[in-house]
Amino acid sequence: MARRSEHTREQLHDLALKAAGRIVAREGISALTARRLAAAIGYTVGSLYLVFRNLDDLILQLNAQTLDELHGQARGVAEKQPDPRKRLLALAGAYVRFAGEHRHLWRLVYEHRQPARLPAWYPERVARIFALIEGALTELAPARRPAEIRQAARALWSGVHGVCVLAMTGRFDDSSETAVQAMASLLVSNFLDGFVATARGARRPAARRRVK
Amino acid sequence: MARRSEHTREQLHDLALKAAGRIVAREGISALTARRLAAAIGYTVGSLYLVFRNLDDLILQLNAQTLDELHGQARGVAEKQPDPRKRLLALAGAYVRFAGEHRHLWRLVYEHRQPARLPAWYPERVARIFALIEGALTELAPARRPAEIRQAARALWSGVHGVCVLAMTGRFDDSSETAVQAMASLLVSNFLDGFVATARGARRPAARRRVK
DNA sequence: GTCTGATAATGAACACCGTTCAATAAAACA
DNA sequence: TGTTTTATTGAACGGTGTTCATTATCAGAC
Repeated sequence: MARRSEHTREQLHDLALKAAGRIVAREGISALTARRLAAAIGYTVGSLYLVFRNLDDLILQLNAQTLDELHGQARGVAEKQPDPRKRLLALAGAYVRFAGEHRHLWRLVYEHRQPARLPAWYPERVARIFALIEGALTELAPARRPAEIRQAARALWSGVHGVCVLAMTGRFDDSSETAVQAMASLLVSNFLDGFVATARGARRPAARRRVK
Repeated sequence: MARRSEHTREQLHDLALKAAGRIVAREGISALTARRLAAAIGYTVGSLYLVFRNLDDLILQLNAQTLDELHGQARGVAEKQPDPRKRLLALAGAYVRFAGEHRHLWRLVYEHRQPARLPAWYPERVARIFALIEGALTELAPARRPAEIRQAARALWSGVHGVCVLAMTGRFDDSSETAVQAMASLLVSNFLDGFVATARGARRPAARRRVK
């Protein structure tokens, strides 16, 4: 058969991407195969390759979609919290919740082997999420230099990410949502305590001297 | 052919595991296929299945081997540092270095889909690494309850792990060893500052009140 | 209304993958 | 030497991603 023209290229593209999202979300990463995806949208394998360079390309775009959704949720949470400290804690909470609710999609984002040359729009999406953290950190410690803020945002958020990674892949004996939330909060609040304390001049806070 | 008996079952097992390690280390996870591994040890596919239940089983044992090596390095570093704070920083550094030097093997450890029922020896190996962190944290904040120490160790180490994950998968614009080391140190030292400060009674350190 | 050229869509074909298991060749024993 | 035992094989099966010659249908010309 040929020339059904029920959908434009663009429609086919979106159709496939949405179906891929559903499959991964419901049945996990390994359920996403070319033939299965094609069947899900009522086309055959070949058609997928008219719209995507290959499956890696499709997954990259699916991941961009996931990052967009994550960013949307994060921004929603951030806007409701004027206090930067509470905002960072809320963002961590949102991140943990997102990872739990969309575990397979979320896992795909950082487990998928990236092509050597990423298209520019991809790191931009990552940067947009980090920007929310940097904003809050700047409000919290305005004396810090931009480079320090940048580094701290990456360190802190990698940390939250790491908590999710180990939780989702079952490395803790208690991986319940509340336990993971508690760990993320602990990490963020202790980090922030340290960060604002050392910001006020001393390289190491006075507090430490009393220990030992 | 049959009955060569050049190797015992156990020798075959070790031979395969070592070859698998070399393949993954050199060429990445996707280069590890049954046929390729069999060829590398001078046997055929079928023989692998006499010694391992399947490839997942083989990978699990390979990961255990990697965790053993990591633990060995970590213990070596920990023993040389009597000061618990410096020891934790050194451990983080060792972890980052290990991840960088054995990126593929290290990635396999936490990306490999675990079977539903892990054999008991696996979580034990993970626990052994966490124990090093818990030990140092206990020395650093002896007033904390064991459950708190446990949680803090997991939160902190997940954080260091997260820094490595995002660095190894190229999410930072600067993923050089020194940049990653700096981020891990930042995370650990700020966390520890917060952790020991809040330990002395107050739920939130006095420092915070001055902000805003 | 018919013909024709352009093209959307197909699906068989290819080289791989993990896994199984009947067949076999070599060692061990009688 | 003949027979039994068994370590090892490798073809076979149903999957995978990817390609591309073939085909069925549509749009426009006459």
